[in-house]
Amino acid sequence: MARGKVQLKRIENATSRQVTFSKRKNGLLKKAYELSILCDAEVAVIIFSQKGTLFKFASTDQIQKTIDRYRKNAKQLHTDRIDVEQYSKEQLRQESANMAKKIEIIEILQRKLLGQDLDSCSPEELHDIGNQLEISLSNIRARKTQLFKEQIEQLQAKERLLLMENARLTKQRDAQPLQQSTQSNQVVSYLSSCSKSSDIVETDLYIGQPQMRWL
Amino acid sequence: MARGKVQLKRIENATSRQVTFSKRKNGLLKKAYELSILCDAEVAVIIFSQKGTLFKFASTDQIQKTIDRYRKNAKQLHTDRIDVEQYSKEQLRQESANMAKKIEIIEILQRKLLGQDLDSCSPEELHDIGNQLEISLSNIRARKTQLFKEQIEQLQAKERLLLMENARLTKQRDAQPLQQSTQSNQVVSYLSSCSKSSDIVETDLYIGQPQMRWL
DNA sequence: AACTATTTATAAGA
DNA sequence: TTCTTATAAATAGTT
Repeated sequence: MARGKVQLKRIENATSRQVTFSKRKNGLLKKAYELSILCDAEVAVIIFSQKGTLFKFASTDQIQKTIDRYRKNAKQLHTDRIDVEQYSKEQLRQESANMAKKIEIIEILQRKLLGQDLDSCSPEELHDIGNQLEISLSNIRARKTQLFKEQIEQLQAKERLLLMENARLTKQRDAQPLQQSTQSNQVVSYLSSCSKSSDIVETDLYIGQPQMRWL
Repeated sequence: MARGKVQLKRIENATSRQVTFSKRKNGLLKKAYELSILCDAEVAVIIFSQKGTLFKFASTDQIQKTIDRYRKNAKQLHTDRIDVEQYSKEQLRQESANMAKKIEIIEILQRKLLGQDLDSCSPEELHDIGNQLEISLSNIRARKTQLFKEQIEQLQAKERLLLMENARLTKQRDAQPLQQSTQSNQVVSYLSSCSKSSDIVETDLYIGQPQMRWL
């Protein structure tokens, strides 16, 4: 597939054949791995070189699992106990070890997603995890934010109502001959400055759709 | 590998995943075939799609031949490691089953923490996951929540101030011979009901350490 | 399914 | 075996 097309037939030169085998074997295993990850498929590959050397790939802990699944599927044979009997103790032990390792790896990520052990994260990883969590939470956060906003609007409505009442009472009072009359204006002044700061905070709290640069 | 690099991770979009699976599955089987021909190797590939559909390739007439050859080879590799016979096969099997179950459970959770497959969540589970994610993000959220709270407190302080001013003005007015005098009380009544509902919302938004009954 | 712009894989050579 | 490079293949995103 490079520097010239190749005929689909056995490569006669033994050295070339060996080299090509090595390269293509790696390519095949890589492709199998990618397929299993990208498409969440269960894949098993078994390769014997001409010399009889074994190479394999399995997306599951144990290639045997996929083989068994194949046998059940293909031959419609499922005497589970018999299938299980084919595992040697050593295979079982190996499987346990693989699974333990897998559990360990997955639990490390899990802990990070749960906000634990963040010390061990690189800044980038921390950022990525943070982004992911933001995405996961966007619905929940939007709902809670809405509650806050409603409460603020309620309070602002009350504020307007009170200001109106305040103004009305001031007017009523001024309509009468009275003493002290400056305090009311101070209150109004204080309130208008509060309204301004409240607008700023609200803008800052806007929640939008975060970017997913690692997905 | 075209029109853009692809991240080596599960493709989230189900349609894309299916399309890619189909394409890459064919590619993998073709590569396996070419390897077996070009290099005279014995190759077997077993693929299960996510739906469970089986696809396979075997360079021999019977894939079982390759599988059997693999079995023999694997057994030989393992026979030289006869050690601790403390566990019975049954115990090991049980252990493996437990681990497999654990992996399955943890992977399901993992996916949900990543905000995927949320359709399968009950509302309660959704709530619990949301709570956990909240904890993970508590630093960021706490800061934003703090801003809201400050704004609310500011407004509540204004409310108290206005109520006091309102009462003072009412008192001043009542100290004079006056007409209409009921509207002020209506305002106070409305405000006290508002304060009550505001307390409820605030309680709901409290961020604490939720129980993890789903772990 | 077909079409391409790109990325990958890899045959040949060093 | 490994690296390099020209070229063939595979394939991701689009239509």
